[in-house]
Amino acid sequence: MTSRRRGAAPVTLKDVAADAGVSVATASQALAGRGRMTDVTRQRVRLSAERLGYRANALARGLRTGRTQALGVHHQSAAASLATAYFRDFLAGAIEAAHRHDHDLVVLSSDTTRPRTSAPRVDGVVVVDPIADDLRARELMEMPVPVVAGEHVPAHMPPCAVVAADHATAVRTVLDAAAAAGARRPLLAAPDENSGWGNLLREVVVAWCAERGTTPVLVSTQFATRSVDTERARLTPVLVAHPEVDLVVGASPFAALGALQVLRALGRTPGGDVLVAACADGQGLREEDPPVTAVELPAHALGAACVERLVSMLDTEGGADAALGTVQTVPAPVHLRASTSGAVGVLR
Amino acid sequence: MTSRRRGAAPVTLKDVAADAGVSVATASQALAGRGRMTDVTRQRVRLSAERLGYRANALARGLRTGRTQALGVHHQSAAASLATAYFRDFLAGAIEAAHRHDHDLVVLSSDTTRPRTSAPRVDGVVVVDPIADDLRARELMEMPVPVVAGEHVPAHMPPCAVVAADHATAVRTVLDAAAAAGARRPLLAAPDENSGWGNLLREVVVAWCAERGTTPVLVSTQFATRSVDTERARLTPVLVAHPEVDLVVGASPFAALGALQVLRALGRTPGGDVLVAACADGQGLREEDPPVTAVELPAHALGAACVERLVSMLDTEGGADAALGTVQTVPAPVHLRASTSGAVGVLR
DNA sequence: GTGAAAGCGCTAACAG
DNA sequence: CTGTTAGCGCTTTCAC
Repeated sequence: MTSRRRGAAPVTLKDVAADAGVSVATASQALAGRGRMTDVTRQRVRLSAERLGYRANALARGLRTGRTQALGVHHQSAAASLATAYFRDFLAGAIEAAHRHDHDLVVLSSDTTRPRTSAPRVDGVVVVDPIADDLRARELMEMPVPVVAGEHVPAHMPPCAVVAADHATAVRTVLDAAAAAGARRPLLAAPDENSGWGNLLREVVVAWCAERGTTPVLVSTQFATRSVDTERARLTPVLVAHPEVDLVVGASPFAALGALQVLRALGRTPGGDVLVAACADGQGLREEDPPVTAVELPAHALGAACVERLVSMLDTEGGADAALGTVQTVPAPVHLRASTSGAVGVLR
Repeated sequence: MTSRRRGAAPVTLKDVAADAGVSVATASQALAGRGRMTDVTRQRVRLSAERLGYRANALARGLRTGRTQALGVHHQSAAASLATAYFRDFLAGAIEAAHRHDHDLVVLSSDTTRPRTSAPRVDGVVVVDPIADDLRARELMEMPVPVVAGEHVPAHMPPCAVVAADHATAVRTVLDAAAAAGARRPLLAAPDENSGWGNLLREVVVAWCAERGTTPVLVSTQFATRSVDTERARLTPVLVAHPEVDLVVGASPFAALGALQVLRALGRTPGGDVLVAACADGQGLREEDPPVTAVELPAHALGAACVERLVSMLDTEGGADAALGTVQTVPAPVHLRASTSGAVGVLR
C-alpha cells in the first residue's frame, strides 16, 4: 500500500534507489523510461517506487530541467474578477486546456501593492486583459518567461504573443447593421489608452467612419469601472453637447446601459431615433427594452486558446520569441437585437 | 531599468553578488534582511538586485526551504465544475484568502485517468468536496502535505482537517420548520456513502426522526449527478411506493426539482399536502412555484476558511497533525420559502 | 563583517 | 548495462 502518515518525511529517489539496490541515477532513468538497462532492473525500481509511494519532487525536477509543468494566469484583482462571467469562463477554458496538457494552472497573486519577491514557478504566463497601469502585469511581461496576453496589449507595455477576440470584425458588423438602419453619427465610449481593447475599438470605429467621410464622437472610460452610474455621469454632458449622435456604441455593457438611461432622459428613443450597442455582451443587455445589440466575447474559447498558444510556444524551440507581437484571433459572435433597429439574430 | 529581453538568461543571485562584489551567501542574507553586515554592503546588494531586475528563483528557494508560497486546490473535474456557482464562489474565496497571505493558488490538474507523476509543488492542499472514489483526491490526501477538506470526508479516506458548512444546524432548521407546518414522514434523497456530505445529511435526518419516533425514507443519488431528469427517474418509484411521505428533502437542487415534478405527476400539491426542501440552494429553486426552501451553502466563505485554516496549520509547528479529523464549521443560512408552507424568510 | 562549503532532490553527461 | 560526478539556484552553518 502507498498510504503513509502525514508529516512523515517524503519518499525521495534516494530511498527508492536504496530499496531497489541501485544508484539514484539509475533509479531516475528507470522511472523516466530512459537510459538502457535490463527490464528486470527497471521493473525492480518501478516496484520499489510504487511500494514506497514515491512521487517525484516537482521542485527539484523543475530546478534541474527548467520545466515545472505549471502555467500561470494573471488578472488584475483575480479574486474580485471571478465575480464576472468573463473571467470565470476564461479561467474555466484555461484550466481545461492546461489540464488537457497535464499542466497545473496557477492563479498568480494579484496583490498590486508590492512586487513579487520571487519569480512564479511556472513555465509560462497568460496575462488576461493587460492594462498598462497594472504593475504586476507589467512585471510578469518583463520576466524571461513566455507570455501570452489575453486581449490586445496597450502601448508602452513589453510586446508578447496575443490572443484576442476578433473585435474588428464584430464591431464592423455592428456598425454596418446600424448604418443599414440609418445611423450616420456614432459615439464610442471605450476604455482609455491603458487598455489595448479600448485602443482597438477606437481604431476600428474611426476607420469605419473615415470610410464614410465622417468622424465619431469619442468618450474615454476606465477599464476597471463596473458601474452604470459612472458611465451615465460620463455620457450625459457629451450626449447633451452632441444631439446629432444617432448611434451609441459602448465598450462595456455598463456604458451601453448608461447610454440608454441618458438617451431616455433626453427624450430620445433607443432603437428608434437613436441606436445603441455594446462591444461586450452581458445579462442586463438582453433584458432591456429594447434588448441591446452586443458582441459576445468568447471568454471560454479565449482562455483555452491562450493556454494552447502558450503550450505550443513552450514546445517550439524559440517559439516564444517568434510569437512576440503576433496576434491570433478568436471569432466573436454578434447578437443583433432591437436596439439597432434592423435585423435581429446571431451572426457568427 | 529592469526591462530585459525575453529568453535572456534569468538573473541569478550569483549575478547580483558579482555585480555587488560580494559572495552569494552575503547577497542572499542582504536581500533577506538577515545576517550581520554593514548597511553600506546591504544597500549595495539591494541596488544591484534592483538594477539587474533580480527575482529569486522560487523553485530553488522552495527546494532549500521546503516552502513554496503556493497552495493547491483540487476538485474533481475542476474545469467543468467552474460552471457551477458553488465551485466558482468557493474558488474566489480561496483565491482571495491565498493572495491575502501572499500565496499563489494552484488549480491542480484533475485528470483522473492517470495518477500524478510528481507531487504538486505546493505547501498544502484544499480538497473541495472529497469523494471516496475520486482517485486524485485520495492521492493528494495520502501525500505528506497538510490537507484541508472542504466538506466532510467520507469513510475509507485518510483523515484530515475539515472545514464544512454547518449542515446539521441548517437541516434541523428546515426539518423543524416543516414539522411546524405538519410534516411527519420525511424522505431524504442524498448522495451515496462516497460523499461525506450525503452521509452527514442521512445521520442528521435519521437522528431527527428518531427523536420523533419515526424513520425517514432514504434514497441514494450520485454526487456528480447534475440533472433533474435523473433525479426524477430515481424518485418516481420510491414516491409511488411511499404515499405516506409528506416532506421531501433533496440534497441537491436537482433532487428537489425532480421531486417537485414527480409529486405533481402523482397529483400532490408541493407546499400543500407535501412539503419540499433542498440542502443546497440554486437558481432554479427560487423561481419555482412554489419557491423551494433551501440551505444556502456559503461557498465563498468556505473557500476562504479552508485556505485560512491551511495557512494557520502551516504556520503552526505540528499544526497539520493536530488538525487531523477536527471539523471547523461555517454557518449556512436557511431560506424558508413557500414549499415548506409555514414562515418565510432567511434564518442565519 | 564576510566568504566558503554543504546540500535540498533531481537529471544528464560521462566513466567504468 | 550501471554507477559516479556535477550542478540547477538558493539558504544556512561555520570558519576566517
